[in-house]
Amino acid sequence: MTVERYNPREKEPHWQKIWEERQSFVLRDDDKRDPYYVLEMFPYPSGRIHMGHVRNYTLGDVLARYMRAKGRKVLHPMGWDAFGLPAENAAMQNKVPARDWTYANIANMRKQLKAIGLSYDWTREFATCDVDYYHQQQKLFLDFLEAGLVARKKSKVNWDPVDMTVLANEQVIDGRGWRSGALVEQRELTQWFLKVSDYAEDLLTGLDKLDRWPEKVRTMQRNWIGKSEGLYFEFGVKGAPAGFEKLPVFTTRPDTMHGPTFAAIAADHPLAAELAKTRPEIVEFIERCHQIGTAQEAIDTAEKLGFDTGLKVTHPADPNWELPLYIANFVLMDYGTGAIIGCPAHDQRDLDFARKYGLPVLDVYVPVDSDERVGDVAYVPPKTEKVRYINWFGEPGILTNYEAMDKTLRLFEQKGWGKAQTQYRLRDWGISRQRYWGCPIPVIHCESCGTLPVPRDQLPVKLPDDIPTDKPGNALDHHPTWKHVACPNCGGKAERETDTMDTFVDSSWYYTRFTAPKAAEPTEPAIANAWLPVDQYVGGVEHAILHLLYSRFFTRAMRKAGHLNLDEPFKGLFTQGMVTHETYKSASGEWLNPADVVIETVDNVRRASLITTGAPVEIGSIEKMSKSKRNVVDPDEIVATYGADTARWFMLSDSPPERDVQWTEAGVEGASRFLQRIWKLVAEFVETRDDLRIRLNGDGDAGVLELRKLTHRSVRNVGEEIEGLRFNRAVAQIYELANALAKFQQAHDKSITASQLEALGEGVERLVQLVAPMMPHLAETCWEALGKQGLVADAAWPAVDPALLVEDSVTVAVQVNGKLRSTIELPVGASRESVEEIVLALEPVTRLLDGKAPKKLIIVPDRIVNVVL
RNA sequence: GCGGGCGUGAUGGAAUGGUAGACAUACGGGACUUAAAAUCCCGAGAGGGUAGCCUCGUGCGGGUUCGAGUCCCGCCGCCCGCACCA
Repeated sequence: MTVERYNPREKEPHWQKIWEERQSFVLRDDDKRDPYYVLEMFPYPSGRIHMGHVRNYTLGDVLARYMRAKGRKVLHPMGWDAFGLPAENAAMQNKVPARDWTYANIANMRKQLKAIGLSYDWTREFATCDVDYYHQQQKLFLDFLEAGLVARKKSKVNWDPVDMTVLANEQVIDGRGWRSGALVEQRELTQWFLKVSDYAEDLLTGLDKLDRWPEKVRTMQRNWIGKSEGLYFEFGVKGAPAGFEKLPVFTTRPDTMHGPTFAAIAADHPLAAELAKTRPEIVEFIERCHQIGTAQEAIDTAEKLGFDTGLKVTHPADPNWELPLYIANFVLMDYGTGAIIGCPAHDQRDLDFARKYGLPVLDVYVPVDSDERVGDVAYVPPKTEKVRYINWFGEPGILTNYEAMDKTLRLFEQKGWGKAQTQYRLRDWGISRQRYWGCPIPVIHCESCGTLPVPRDQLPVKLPDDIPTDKPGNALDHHPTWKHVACPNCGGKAERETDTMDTFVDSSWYYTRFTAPKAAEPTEPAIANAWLPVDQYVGGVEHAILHLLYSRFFTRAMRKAGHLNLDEPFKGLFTQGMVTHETYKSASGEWLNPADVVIETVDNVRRASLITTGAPVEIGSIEKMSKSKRNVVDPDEIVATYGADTARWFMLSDSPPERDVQWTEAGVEGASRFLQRIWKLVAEFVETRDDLRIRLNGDGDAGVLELRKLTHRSVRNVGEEIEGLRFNRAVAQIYELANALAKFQQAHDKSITASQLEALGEGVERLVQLVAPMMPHLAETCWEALGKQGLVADAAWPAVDPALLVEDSVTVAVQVNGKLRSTIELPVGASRESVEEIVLALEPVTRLLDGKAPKKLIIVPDRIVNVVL
């Protein structure tokens, strides 16, 4: 038989059109089935999708299509994270309005996504730059303001001099802007903050319940929240300027209170600034500290610098115990209180500092079995081993470090010297951005009335259509009319807030908006509560902190404001790996695009050369696809050459989805080959079925039971693997079934009995259904070829006959002393006696026993027998 | 330094403490073909033997167990995140 090759270029657009016409993936309001919400992280509309998107969205789509087949009412939406800097840059470079640029990109990417056959309900699509969306977001902002979740503070902020905007702490990586890479400067500005830190404890404990999140992400969030418990106390400051008589300190090591020899404050500490007013040498020192910067290398190599202020602080337990007060470059203003107590004997950093500046070292404790005092290595005691205390006020003894800390803490509380305190690293979220392509903060500043929210009936605060793009910085600030308004209170001259919101605000609640995208209010609480939390969220691990933490805060904040009633937005989180590719370099050291390179394998050695000239090419390391290394493969080209199903199948095969996957030409060829094999199998089956010369009416059923068992087992297994997001294993199961069916088909292509034909037909039909979530276009084509009614996209996931999952015989391994010697075929549930008899008579066993009786016989029913000599 | 993860054929990877290497890719051989592609069949962890089979084998060293890729202890290496955090 010859079968025409399956042509994805013709079939894929065909089925995409049919799905659209029949609204196959549009949710109906009257659908009463059990809801399931699967969501992939929505993209920034850069203009083109990349392979990372294809992988991300394929993973989600398989799950969505599978759950739909399982009878769930599936919400599977798509939208656009559309505000942000690139649009402004494009506007300036190309003299195209940011809005036009953005919507043109969206149109193109939507087309690309549709060509992949993703089962989105496109009727719910929105972009965060849609006026309606940011209108709702402005309402949320005002609600948060009323709920006490917003603060306006003057604070030191991270200023990105290239992007000319403020960055959140989360957006500063190694002292550089996350987007521009520019060294971040510190500036003092008045900013809007969302009070994330109010929820620090709740966000931390909430992580424990997220058992369907990767441990890695939970750990990262825990670290970010940075809870530490310790002692809070105040030093008295002798000779302090007015208002600085008390110096608050936080320490997680209360035990060191017994041996401090100095105190230090950060260069940015208010007391340092106060002292600097009268002492130029302090100004100079502070500047020196700032010059070192915050880059990783600088921190690692920076010398510990201290400046003795000449002031003395007094120990809270004893007013006569005086310690010198330093300004030190290693003390951080944004952790704790910006002041530390220095106990050199038991902290290496403090010891280095003490040795450098000739400060005394006072040992608090020594190991039980030694009397050795600290030299140049600080003694940090193990937490749970007992150590001997040699310098202690209160009651000493031989204690573990835990006990010592606890005891000191209680002593301080009892005496009123200090109190136990919990400290978080998590800061409030500064959301003001000095950019125009973002959601305007709906606030008006009036000289006489102060800062006022925009009255709700005046919302939305729309971005102007005529945004000047000739100058860098915030165009809203340069706009001739937009920012000047009448005060809503007194009617006098007032100005709009020209800052816009961080784009992470936009993405912190979009999953909620998808549940009721056209609602007049930000949410329809009943609908949102019914859909949320998202059952399965899929995206890159790069959002482990920023987006996912902000979203977790947002659901809490929205609950407080009455918009929904839940704390955690995402019940299941899956972080997929990156798409990588080999890199190629020309002789002159330029990166080359894979499309321009041809690879040959000669004598097991892979060689690369340039397609155009044949010049040799160096094969480099495997890296994440990136423009800079040019090792990108364009999804459009793959779809055009092989079709979307091949790309989808490749993304699911081989590599577990949480790991990186390497895109290879060979792998794609393999995927494409399998697609053709399925088509061939289906087409040949149909020919067999419809050819009366082949089809005999005998009743032989050789191989039927086996085939049916494999079919049913495959259905069960593939379902389980998809639900566990182990798509690579689902793929392997499908291969196995397809191989068996092809073999059976081939064995009977001259004659087949009725029962064999039936079993084969069942297998082929099930195979098509199993493949349908992964290669939906191919599956529809096969479904139609099989003569099935309707779409496979609407077909229910096949039921499994439990009777066919039961095996009646099983292969049991026979070991002697734990070493495999033989295998035997046994009926399931064979008695120990019969097993024993068979095993002891086996040739390898009798040989090794050599006439002796075994010492022991381990029998694990239906699994393994181990003969112990 | 702290935290998380990983280490299995040529390669991607499978293996509820129970037959290591499923499935795929690359490779080798064969069939079909004038030839190639496509397709189909066969082979394949390493070593030894004509063969039945035997020995070794999951980063390294120990341990627990009838039995360890899997569990425990100690190393080595790689990846990711955080970090002058008091």
